[in-house]
Amino acid sequence: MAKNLLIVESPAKAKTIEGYLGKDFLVKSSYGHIRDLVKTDDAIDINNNFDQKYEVPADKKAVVAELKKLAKEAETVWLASDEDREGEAISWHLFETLGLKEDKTKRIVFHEITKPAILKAIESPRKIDYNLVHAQQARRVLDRLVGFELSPVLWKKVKPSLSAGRVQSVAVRLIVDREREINVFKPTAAYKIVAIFSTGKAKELFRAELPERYDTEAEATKFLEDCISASYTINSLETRPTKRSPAPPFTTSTLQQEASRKLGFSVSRTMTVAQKLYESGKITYMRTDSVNLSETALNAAAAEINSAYGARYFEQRKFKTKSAGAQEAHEAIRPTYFEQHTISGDASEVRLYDLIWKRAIASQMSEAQFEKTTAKIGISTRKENFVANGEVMKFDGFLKVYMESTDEETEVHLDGEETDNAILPPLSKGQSLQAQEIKATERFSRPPARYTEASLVKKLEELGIGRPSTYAPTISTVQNRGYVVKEDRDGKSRSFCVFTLANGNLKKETKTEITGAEKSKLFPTDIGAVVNDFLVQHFKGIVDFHFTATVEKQFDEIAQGLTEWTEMIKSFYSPFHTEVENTIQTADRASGERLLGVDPASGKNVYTKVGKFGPLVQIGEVDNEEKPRYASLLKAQSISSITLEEALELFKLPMKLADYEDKEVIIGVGRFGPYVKWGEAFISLPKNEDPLSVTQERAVEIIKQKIEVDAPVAEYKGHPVTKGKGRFGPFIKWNDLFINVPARYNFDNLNQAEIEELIDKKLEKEAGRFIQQWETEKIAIENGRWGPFIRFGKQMLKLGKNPATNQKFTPEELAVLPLDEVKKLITEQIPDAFEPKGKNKTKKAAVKKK
DNA sequence: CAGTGAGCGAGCTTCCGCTTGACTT
Repeated sequence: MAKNLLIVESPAKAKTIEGYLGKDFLVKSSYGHIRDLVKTDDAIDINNNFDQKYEVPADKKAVVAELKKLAKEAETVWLASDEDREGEAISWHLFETLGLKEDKTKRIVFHEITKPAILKAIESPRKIDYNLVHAQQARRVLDRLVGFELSPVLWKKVKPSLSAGRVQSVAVRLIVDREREINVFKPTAAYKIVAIFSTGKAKELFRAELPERYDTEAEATKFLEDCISASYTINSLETRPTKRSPAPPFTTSTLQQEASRKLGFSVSRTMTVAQKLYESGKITYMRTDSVNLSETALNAAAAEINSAYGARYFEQRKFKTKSAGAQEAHEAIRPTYFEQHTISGDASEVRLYDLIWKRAIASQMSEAQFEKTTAKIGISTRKENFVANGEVMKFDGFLKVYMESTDEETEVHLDGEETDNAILPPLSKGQSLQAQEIKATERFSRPPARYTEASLVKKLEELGIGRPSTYAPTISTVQNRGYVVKEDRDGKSRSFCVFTLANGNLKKETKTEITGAEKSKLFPTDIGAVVNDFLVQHFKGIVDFHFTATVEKQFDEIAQGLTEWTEMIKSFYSPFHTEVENTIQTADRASGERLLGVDPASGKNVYTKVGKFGPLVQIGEVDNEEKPRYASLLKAQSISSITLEEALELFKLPMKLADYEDKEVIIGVGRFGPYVKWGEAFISLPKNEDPLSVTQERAVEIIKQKIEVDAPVAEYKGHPVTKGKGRFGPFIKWNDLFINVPARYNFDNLNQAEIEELIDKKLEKEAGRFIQQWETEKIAIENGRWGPFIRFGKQMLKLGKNPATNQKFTPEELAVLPLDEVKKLITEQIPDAFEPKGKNKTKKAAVKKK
């Protein structure tokens, strides 16, 4: 047995480190935290110094058991979790849970996974830093107290199952606030003047802009009229060198932003792909807030730049982290091997690696150098000057490999308009020019941009809210709770004026453009807005943008041993708890209720609000003897914008149409959205189809389509094949097997050969060795995204290693694995799987997942 | 679970941060 057991947080890290250390070291992973507060309300004893009750969660039991066993056998246990608050706490939890002995335990830290860094760390072990541990406890306890006291207030006052927390509630607030800013924004118009000048020589045309803008049509046309008889002279000509420097290498947040802008990845996709790159050893750790590169990395980057591009392109740079609350336990995200310019594999991995490699390499390259020329062009009849800017690159430097993109939307370009900073022809001071064309274009001010997932992460990071490991989950949480939706929205058409002066003639045109169209942006839902307003009204301190920054300061003081953590929590908790009690006692139910007007037919009031099942409209009063009538809002509608007319329309649903083939046809809206009911059958309307505008013909069309889909379209190996469209796109179904039909097939006209091909391919991919049916559960071995697994009814079980070889199971071994062995593997994970009553348990587990 | 929205009351929901692994109409 190894003399030393070294424990890190990540298994991939463990594997790397094991290679650096000799045989005397066994390196294992804790898989992050191994203990957490119990899930019940008694986790924290308020009256006893916030004493905490911890437990090892079910999915960590096996890890803890193994570490415990190995720790017992080892002479020394090295706790090598990350050097930050959470990492220190993980070491402490390990110490406590594994029952380690003080004299046999050493705590070490390193910021980079390189051999010299690890060896150095081992030479200078220390003890667990309890100040840091207490800071983490304060963080954990505060988050639990806030989350588990605020959420129940929402259950009472708004709707069950809602949630609130230090991080998520601020994320929602940012989105709600931004939406309102956009809604009240009134664009102002101004005329922008652009001229095309000519030097007189062929093809020597360039663009110049007037720095001033004119607010009115009269001013703009006056300017153009003055230009008719004007002459133009270059009043000043200035050339100066400019330069641009590369951005630092990626952190989690900047990687998410750049992958979103350049590759169109959601933040969670970025993290999934990065995780794969990390696990296959291609990049360093992907959850980091540090822009620092290790010495090893700096040297490797230098060598690579020198050999690939030459010494002129190299410039060593060390970057400083500027984001608030950064804990810098890791390096920046960089390729493990700089000499590997590209990798092979999955397309998204290839692209993300490319981005990471370029950004890291560029960060160690020299500046790009430009020569910027500014010409001011005088107008004989006016005092204003046109300005032309030109830029010539003198040396590309880091731009040879990488150009960072920005969030700023590019200016709307109009016909024939050139971008700024083009190349200017040779010019001289005093030179006279001809104006070939001068345009005055009406332009509008823009409201602030809606958040994308990535720009929200950027904002949260600036505010110091959340951590690299939680950005992606937070974005998912606010969407899963129904506070926020990510979607596309159509823009509106808007007309604008363009005046063109050419050949002495002034011409007016009216053009139209689409404005306000959004793609994959975050919008608040009605319930998101109602919850946000409730929290802002009653818990201003918690949803304040600076709340986290303030408590972080206090956590830092605890970490430095300046403050007792229980004192800090006590002074936070008592006023907070009082506020919670007050709110429960005195606050009204929050529903965002709004009076829309009076129903002309009945003379009753019409309201809109958020109810138990979502946004609704209501006719009549709740406390009247005669009960009010209700109708759900359609998906595209919102209580903040619905009008009385639209509300009254909704009461027409459900709407009975003429019978079709002797069965009733009804259009309505249910919990799963708008539907056509035909006899007993419900058919969901296609996405975005407005139920109020479904005509008799359209309803029949939808019904016919459904009948066609349900009828078998083919037969294969004696079993029918049907077609349909599901949540994941078009599919064919054969024998309970759903097979997605990729876009390259013509789904409407699949032929027999294509259908057989799809089924064969699916069977091959599944490598499905159907083994046995046990009661209602199917037992099979299949190939999934992460390799082979056992299917046991609805459950998918990890396959693990083959005990015979202590390696992962190979497909060959699986093909001959006896049924008894498979059953044994199943009972290892579900002890009562094969007891007659065990069925209930597996079902319950499956339900719980939902 | 497909036109609900009261109130009763059981029993449930919920936080953030550290990890990897998991699977469908």
